[in-house]
Amino acid sequence: MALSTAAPRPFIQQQNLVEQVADYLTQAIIQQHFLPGERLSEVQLSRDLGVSRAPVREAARLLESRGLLISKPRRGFFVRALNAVELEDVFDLRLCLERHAIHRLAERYTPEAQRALKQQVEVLCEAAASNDGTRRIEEDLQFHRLMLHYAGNERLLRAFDDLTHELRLCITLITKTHEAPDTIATSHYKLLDALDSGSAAACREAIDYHIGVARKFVVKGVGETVDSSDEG
Amino acid sequence: MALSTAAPRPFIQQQNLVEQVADYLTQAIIQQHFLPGERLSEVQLSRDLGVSRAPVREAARLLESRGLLISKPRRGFFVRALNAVELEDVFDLRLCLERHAIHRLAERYTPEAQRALKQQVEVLCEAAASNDGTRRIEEDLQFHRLMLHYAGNERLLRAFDDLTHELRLCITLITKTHEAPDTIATSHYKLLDALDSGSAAACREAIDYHIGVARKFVVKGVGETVDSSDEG
DNA sequence: TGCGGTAAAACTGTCGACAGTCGGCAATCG
DNA sequence: CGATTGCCGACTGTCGACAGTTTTACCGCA
Repeated sequence: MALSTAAPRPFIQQQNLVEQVADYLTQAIIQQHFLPGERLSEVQLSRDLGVSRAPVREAARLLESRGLLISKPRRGFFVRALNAVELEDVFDLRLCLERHAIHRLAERYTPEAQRALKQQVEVLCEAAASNDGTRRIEEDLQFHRLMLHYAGNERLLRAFDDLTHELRLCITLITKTHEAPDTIATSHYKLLDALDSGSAAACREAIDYHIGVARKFVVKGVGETVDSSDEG
Repeated sequence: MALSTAAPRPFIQQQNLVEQVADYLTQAIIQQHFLPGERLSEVQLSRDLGVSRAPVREAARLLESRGLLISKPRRGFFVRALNAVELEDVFDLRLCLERHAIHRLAERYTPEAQRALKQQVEVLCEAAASNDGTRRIEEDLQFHRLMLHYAGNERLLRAFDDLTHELRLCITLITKTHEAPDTIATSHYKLLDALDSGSAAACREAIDYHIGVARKFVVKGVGETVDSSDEG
């Protein structure tokens, strides 16, 4: 309520069916009600959701642009299956974006940003202590989203949001291999300390370490699972 | 039977109307047949193209995800109008991506990549000497796309492609304020030299200068034009 | 002449339907 | 018994139509 500058969380106005269907599909995919590689039938979804095929198709197109679905001509939509290489690429791009963001943020670190980030870390720590793995991930991503937000580049933030959509593809996987609560806390406080110091080198070191740890955890998790989803 | 490994794309599959409509719309927007901020009527487009509204809607959604169109609920689709700030953001993100890309590329600079980039610079120089402004821009972007490609991160390349779609929004503007042919040539050869040197610092300096010059030209061009298209 | 209100026109969101196509299954042939 | 071919079902791509909403045009009134 206190923040008036911008809507940090991506708000969605549930007016049209397309967005409702898109939200439903997103949640279903994230919660693995639809398994990676699974084919989605438009008519089936239409019947289940009680709508016609048009909104379903448009929502599927939307999710395709977000990297959650893949469409094959005349075959329909399939749930995207990220392999280890693609996940490495995702984390590499995330590192690229966040390095840039934290550098920009250090240059324009306002008390407001500092306060918001600090508050979010506290929320994150509380979430990290809970057993809700999904909430831990979401609050973690929300912290990073705030960093990108206060970096002052809307387009950069959009690129990050696009990326997190794909990250959520393996959110159940991440929840299993996520770090310990105290590790999460200290890791994020290091980012705040680096920002407080105003040193570009410290910021870069902090974010590199931070993303590196996350990458290692997730990629390790992917390697452990049977990843026989080969694409053509 | 000899080669069973790769059958990438035997022939065309350009059958679905959505892609055809999307291509048509993209070209029409780039060539400014539809002006920034202009409203696109679905029925009008359907009539003009001789198709129904469904493919038009899906194509419009696609272009919306690429940042060429903006949809307003119950209002329809509008051609995106980039203001100066948004364009600055685009170039800032481009700098972010290309810095990362050239750094990765320097680490894995193969003779094949070197050859391909060199050849593309020659193509670019040829195009720069011509009067076809659009071709100059496209060959320029193609060079950078090659850099991103050989950087070995598919996701990074996709982020760059997303960005170039928006860059093409003001392609006619860029053609007017583009640099002189010899400047383009030397500027790109500097990138090649930096890559040949293998020095990360040299690469960063080269790409920073390169993008910086492009940014200055384009943003200056936007500033000169009367940009009174304010969005709500 | 300017303004407000109302009604018509146009448009988007959504729907059900039809046709062409793809995948799987079974019958047939070697 | 295995491979091939024709057929059938299911599904996607596309279409025209209807309902609700927004825009616009018109008309009466000050």
